[in-house]
Amino acid sequence: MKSAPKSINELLSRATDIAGLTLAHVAELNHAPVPKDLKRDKGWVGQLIEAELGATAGSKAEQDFQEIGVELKTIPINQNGKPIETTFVTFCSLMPPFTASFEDSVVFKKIQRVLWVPIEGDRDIPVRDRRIGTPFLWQPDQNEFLLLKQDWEEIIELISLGKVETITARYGEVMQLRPKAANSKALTETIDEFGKIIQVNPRGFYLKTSFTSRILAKAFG
DNA sequence: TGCTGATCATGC
DNA sequence: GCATGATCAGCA
Repeated sequence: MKSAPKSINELLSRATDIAGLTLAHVAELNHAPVPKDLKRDKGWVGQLIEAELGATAGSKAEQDFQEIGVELKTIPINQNGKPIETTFVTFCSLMPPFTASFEDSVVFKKIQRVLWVPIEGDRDIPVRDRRIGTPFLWQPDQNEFLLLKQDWEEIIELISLGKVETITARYGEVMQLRPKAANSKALTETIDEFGKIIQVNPRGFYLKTSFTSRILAKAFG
């Protein structure tokens, strides 16, 4: 287990040092076995990079590197450098009181500064052979901020009106609300249109691939 | 074949 | 169940 990086530069330096390496290489540095596939190890890549960069292990809220205000996100990319999967941001509370402004939301707190680490993710590449790409620091620009804010406000508005069950993943320009749970039988509380408490499948916010694709394109020109 | 809804592992 | 880390898988 590595110590936490003391500055953004130190974090960036560590991330840059592993660019170009395979997952097997980094796994060896961390004395970690490499799974054959990710079917039962969906978070393995993210946790490996966390360990390598010195993020605090375990489940805790807020950013990965709280002292320096950075969230770490690995992102699987294809041969063209485009994202293969959406990016999970955080759970969405479905019960009042609802956060009043996007600026105060957990979503914004998490993604106001992200260290993106692209990693080859095509399923025909064995996990051990997948290479780590060039990391980069990202903060939403004015346009990105507004798009995220609009989506967040629209989704929270519907939930506050008791209409969470009408929200599908098709909602949102750049950010969507989707199930996030052990399975479809998991339940959490929300309100219906009359304010009555009902049980629904838990939901989380995800960044759409079209949005993260633009972020990657901007970073790499 | 891209995308949405579903799912997996783990700690507490 | 919630929160961490995400990817799977089947259907339109």
